[in-house]
Amino acid sequence: MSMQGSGGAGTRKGPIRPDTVVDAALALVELGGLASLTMRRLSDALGTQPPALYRLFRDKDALVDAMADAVLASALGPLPEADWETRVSVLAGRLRAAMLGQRDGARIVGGSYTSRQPTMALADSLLAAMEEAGFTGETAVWAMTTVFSYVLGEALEQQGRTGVDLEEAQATFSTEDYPHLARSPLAALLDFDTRFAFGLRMITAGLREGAQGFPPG
Amino acid sequence: MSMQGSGGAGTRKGPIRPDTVVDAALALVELGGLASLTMRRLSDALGTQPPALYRLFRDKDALVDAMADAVLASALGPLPEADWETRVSVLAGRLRAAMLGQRDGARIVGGSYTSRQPTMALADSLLAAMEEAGFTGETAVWAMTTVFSYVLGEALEQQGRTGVDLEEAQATFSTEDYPHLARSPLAALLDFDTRFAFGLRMITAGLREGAQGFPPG
DNA sequence: ACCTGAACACCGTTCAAGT
DNA sequence: ACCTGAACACCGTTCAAGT
Repeated sequence: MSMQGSGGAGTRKGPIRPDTVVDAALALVELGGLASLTMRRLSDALGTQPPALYRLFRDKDALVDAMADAVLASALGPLPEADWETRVSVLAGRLRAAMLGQRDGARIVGGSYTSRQPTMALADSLLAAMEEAGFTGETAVWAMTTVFSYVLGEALEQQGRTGVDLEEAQATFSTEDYPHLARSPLAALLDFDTRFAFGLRMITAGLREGAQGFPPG
Repeated sequence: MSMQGSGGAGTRKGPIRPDTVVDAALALVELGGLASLTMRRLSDALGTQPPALYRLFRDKDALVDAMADAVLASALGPLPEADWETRVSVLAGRLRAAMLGQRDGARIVGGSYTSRQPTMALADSLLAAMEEAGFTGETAVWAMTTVFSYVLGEALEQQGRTGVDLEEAQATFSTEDYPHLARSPLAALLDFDTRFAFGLRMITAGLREGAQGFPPG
């Protein structure tokens, strides 16, 4: 009589597979956030014991790396035949959507220091676009990372802010100390889609110019 | 006979102050990384007991928020009288330097969701520059966040990568699957200073154009 | 080969009690 | 007012043992 854990995972046939564990882990994060992910809760959800997970992943960090891979995988797919600016926008949008599609997705991806398959595929596509834009060698690599870093930063900010603290923040600061801030429409900070579209547009515009020779200034 | 903790903090006169705790916490992170920061180790380093910290900070997250403030504070200072592009570069450079100046600084700042004083001051200065560039209303706010997100993303990447995995990564992928990546000088990824200067230049160039009217395309 | 039981050395946080 | 002692309910990880 083998009791399945109280986590309510269905009966398994055969050994646990890494994919099953990763999916269950992402589901736990979706429910309770990254901080709520523990090896014990995860093994419970899978109807097994913690040591069973350590046969598949060296430690918790290795599991999170695999989770990052899974998140990024959803950003892959065939690219439309289009000019480089369009392709960069599509790739950046997909990368963002992949991270936003999973609770704490940006933190999962950003905290993962390994360069695995989906990252490679995305990087290669971005690199191709940058080369078509006119960048070569180091500058193509840097143009690629500029987009990566921006997208990651934006996704992190979006998944971080609650929106509640914004109003109390605007109430907190004195108009004299921060005159520009006080006069600004801070609600625009929460219009994440337009905000991202704007930033991405600025970056592609800069790249368009920069491709004509760096450093330009 | 009151034993001071084995952590070796000097004798205190009067109650513990928040600043002392924040400084000690940042020192612990500097030594062992953010993951090594625990309330118990921290109280030990301060020669006290964990509950003493909870009288100063609601919980560990509140402490990390205060640490983020301290990290960002080092980015403040008088700005040179110069054109907006120079000022944006100086502000972005300082923000970056502040985060890089502390081990795991980007993670500390990026994981902090409160908008406190130093963030406000930085935002106000950036906003002023963006208004001088020609942006108004929402677009000025978005131009500011574009720079913020990029700088945060870059700092995160720099403090994440070890540099060791880069070579094994390039060995891993097949030349056929990722042709552009295989042909690229990936060592450029680790030239973080030039990489940052490049990206920042692309962004300011894009903003210069974008200020002439968004959306431009 | 794959998993369980049990333990080790920790955590964050709280509560009563001391001075 | 400020801190200590002691405990609660957890952690990640390992190791021996089971089948």
